[in-house]
Amino acid sequence: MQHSRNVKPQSTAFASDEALLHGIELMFFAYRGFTQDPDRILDNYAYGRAHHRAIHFINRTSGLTVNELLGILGVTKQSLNRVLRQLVDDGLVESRVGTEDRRQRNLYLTPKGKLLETELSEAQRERMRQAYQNAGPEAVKGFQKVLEEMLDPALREITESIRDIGHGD
Amino acid sequence: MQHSRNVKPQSTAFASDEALLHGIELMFFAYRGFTQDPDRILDNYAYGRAHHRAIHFINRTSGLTVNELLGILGVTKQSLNRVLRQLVDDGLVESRVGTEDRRQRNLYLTPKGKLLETELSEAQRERMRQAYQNAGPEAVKGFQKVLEEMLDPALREITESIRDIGHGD
DNA sequence: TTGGAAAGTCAACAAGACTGACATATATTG
DNA sequence: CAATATATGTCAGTCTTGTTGACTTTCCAA
Repeated sequence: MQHSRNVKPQSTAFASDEALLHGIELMFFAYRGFTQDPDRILDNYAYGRAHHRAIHFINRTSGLTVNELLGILGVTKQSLNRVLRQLVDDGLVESRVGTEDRRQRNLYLTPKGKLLETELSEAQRERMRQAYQNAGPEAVKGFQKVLEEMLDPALREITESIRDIGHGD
Repeated sequence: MQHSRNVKPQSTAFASDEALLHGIELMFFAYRGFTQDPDRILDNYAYGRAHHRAIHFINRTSGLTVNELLGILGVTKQSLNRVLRQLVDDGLVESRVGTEDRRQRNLYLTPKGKLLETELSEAQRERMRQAYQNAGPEAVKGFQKVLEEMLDPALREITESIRDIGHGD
């Protein structure tokens, strides 16, 4: 059985193909870990990841319009609408007619919605906190840096605008 | 408009909630960037992400059994089977009866399968390479460290065994 | 005032996950 | 050898979450 461990980078100035491959697989497997805890919680409520994402960003930038949320999530309005309707019907999200433009709907979490948001985000933060803690502050900086570089340029603007608008809780 | 930039960590010994939140959103948005290029390519072939994943790991650990692939992907055999059947029917994957245990099927990419694999992985590696390059080698180390910490313990074993088995090409 | 654009909703469909039941071939064990 | 267990494949049905297309309501500008 021949191993290819000795095969050194050929096509690359900086990163070996092996390092890139490892990074790719890490993204795949780590994303699983990242979503696992919230997913388990969501099962108890018969909601899915799509609901979690909506709840997260409505909490994050409270009062945002459907269209803004659409842009953040990168799905069609029809897809979002199904999820949103459930959350409104179940009393987790409130959809108020816009004051300036009455075509728009401004979205807010109800107290009930806040409750679920807290449960979900605490689980997710806890795993993130553990990872941060075990890896150390220097590693965290690198982690953020690489991920920021991996964003699409269009997304980069969105994330920044969220950070500006956002008032967490 | 009040900003919350001055709000300092309250509940945490090490990482502020704001830093954790940023990490969480980065994971979400960066994963989109990560899958974007392959997704676009797959559209041309009427395949999806599920096919990509199968192709990736069959290439990665050539000759692996259906059961091993199942474990890596973390899906049911019915789900994998649909995808695998298409790939075999289309002549991208070969499924050989095991030599020791004839119940098993060992999976290999055909030349045609290799071709698609290369197209997909080159696109994905290119984005990863750019991110690595722009972020720098120190950041890459941190990136890997944090992601490794984010894995589920069970997954950690799998990834290591893949790295051992793997003989890329 | 009227026509177009924007926001949201309804309906139908597709991919890819899931469960459950079952078939077949092969291995292993009593 | 017979019985049981394992590996794989398949059929059928369901669920979530994405898609397109068609439609209504509302706003704004020519």
